Amino acid sequence: MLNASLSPSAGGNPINPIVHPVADPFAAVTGHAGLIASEFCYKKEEEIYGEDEPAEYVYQVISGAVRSYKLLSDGRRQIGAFHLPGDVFGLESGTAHRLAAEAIIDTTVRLVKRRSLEHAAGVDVQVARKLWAMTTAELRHAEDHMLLLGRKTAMERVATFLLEMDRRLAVAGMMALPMCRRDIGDYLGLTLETVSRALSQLHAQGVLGFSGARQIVLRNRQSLRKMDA
Amino acid sequence: MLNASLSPSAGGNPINPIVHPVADPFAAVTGHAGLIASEFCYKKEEEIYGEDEPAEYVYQVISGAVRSYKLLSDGRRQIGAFHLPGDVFGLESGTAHRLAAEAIIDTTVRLVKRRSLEHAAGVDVQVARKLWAMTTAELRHAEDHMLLLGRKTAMERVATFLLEMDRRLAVAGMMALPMCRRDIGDYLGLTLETVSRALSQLHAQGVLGFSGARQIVLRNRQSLRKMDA
DNA sequence: CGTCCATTTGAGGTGGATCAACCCTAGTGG
DNA sequence: CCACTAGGGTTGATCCACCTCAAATGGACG
Repeated sequence: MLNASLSPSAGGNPINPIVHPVADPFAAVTGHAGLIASEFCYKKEEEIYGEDEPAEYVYQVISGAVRSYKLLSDGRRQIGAFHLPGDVFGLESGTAHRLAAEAIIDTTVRLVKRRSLEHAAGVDVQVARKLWAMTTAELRHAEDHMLLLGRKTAMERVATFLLEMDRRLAVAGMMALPMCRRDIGDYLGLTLETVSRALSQLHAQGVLGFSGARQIVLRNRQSLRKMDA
Repeated sequence: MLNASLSPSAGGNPINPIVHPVADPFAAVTGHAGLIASEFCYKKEEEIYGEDEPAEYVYQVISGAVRSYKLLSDGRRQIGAFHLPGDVFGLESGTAHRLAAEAIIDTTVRLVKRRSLEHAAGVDVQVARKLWAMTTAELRHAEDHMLLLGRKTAMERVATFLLEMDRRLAVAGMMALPMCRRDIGDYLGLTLETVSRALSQLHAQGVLGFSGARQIVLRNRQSLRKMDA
């Protein structure tokens, strides 16, 4: 069934509230190198690329949300990152994607051919520098996430998650989570039940408020920061 | 926790500066760019740099072993990577180290100033490409490790660890682990007791043999690969 | 030969997983 | 417009893999 939410107002917020330390990554690179960027839409739950698949494109989320993940042979899943409007994903310096990517909700992306970027990086050292910086940002997130997965308690993980999502997608003090409890669990190395219990406990403590399971208002960021260890 | 500008001369012992000839990742970059590399020694347990400290140098292990880690405020530690002879570590595209680094045993490193590398990358796009590729390799390891920390059982983690160390430091079918059980636990998100019990169980099953707690020979890699999920 | 740690092993506790209802709500069709 | 339904979410009861605490053992080094 086709879906009407090709409109950018459906899921994510098309106006990215992040103050970029530099200009928009894609714009910086594509503008500088005069590359062609196209747009493309994926429906909810649609695969964008698979693990170990050749990396033909690099993507930027325009609207919607994407999960990057790895699977074990028996189906256990680890989500390495959520990609929200403005985020670049699928960037590889090699020829294959190391994680799979799927649209969580209906999602529009901008994309450029990886080869074009590689070519631009070979011509313009500023482009090369930017690509390196983007990979470094991903690495930093992965390093923080290893600490979370290896050493934090369930409540600390959920507190970290809420603060991350608040920072990345809160609008007017409220966040509209695009992902379900199972996705959150697979991101945090927990079960969906444990995530739900932690959120319920925070709700009971007045740390957060709900307007529907995925609409959350943080009422006490300071106590979340303390839990975050 | 000394200032990074003093780091190499403050703690370790300087050796002779050299221009390195060999064809390894570091030499590929430093040799290509004609950079000066110095050698330096750290004693067992000595800090090489701290978390969030300015990144003045990039390092390559010549001999010995290094651990990179993050700490929580109460002392819980997550080791993100072990660096063994040949490995480059401390490479940052920003200005600060994201993890702390310590010598596990007496260690000799080769080092170059980060600014020199940055300069070389600004002049030679091949150098820039190589730096990006090295960061990508670190990211790949971190992504694999997130899957381990978030979703693997204790036995699967230990099996993965043994296969990784076997690949990276086995000589004549035997590996001499430089790190203690606590380090292994902090790498795998387990306690040292759980690591010890898993190794004992593998020993009892004949999957591995000991010659002292840190000298291990793998007798059945295939069964380890199966456990690795 | 004795001291000091690292390691192993044992016993018991527990945080989060598992299994199982139940509830809520958005979407559907009447 | 409302009743129905399906899938996501919550909550409860129980389990168990791993942690914690404790003690014994072993190996390296003076």
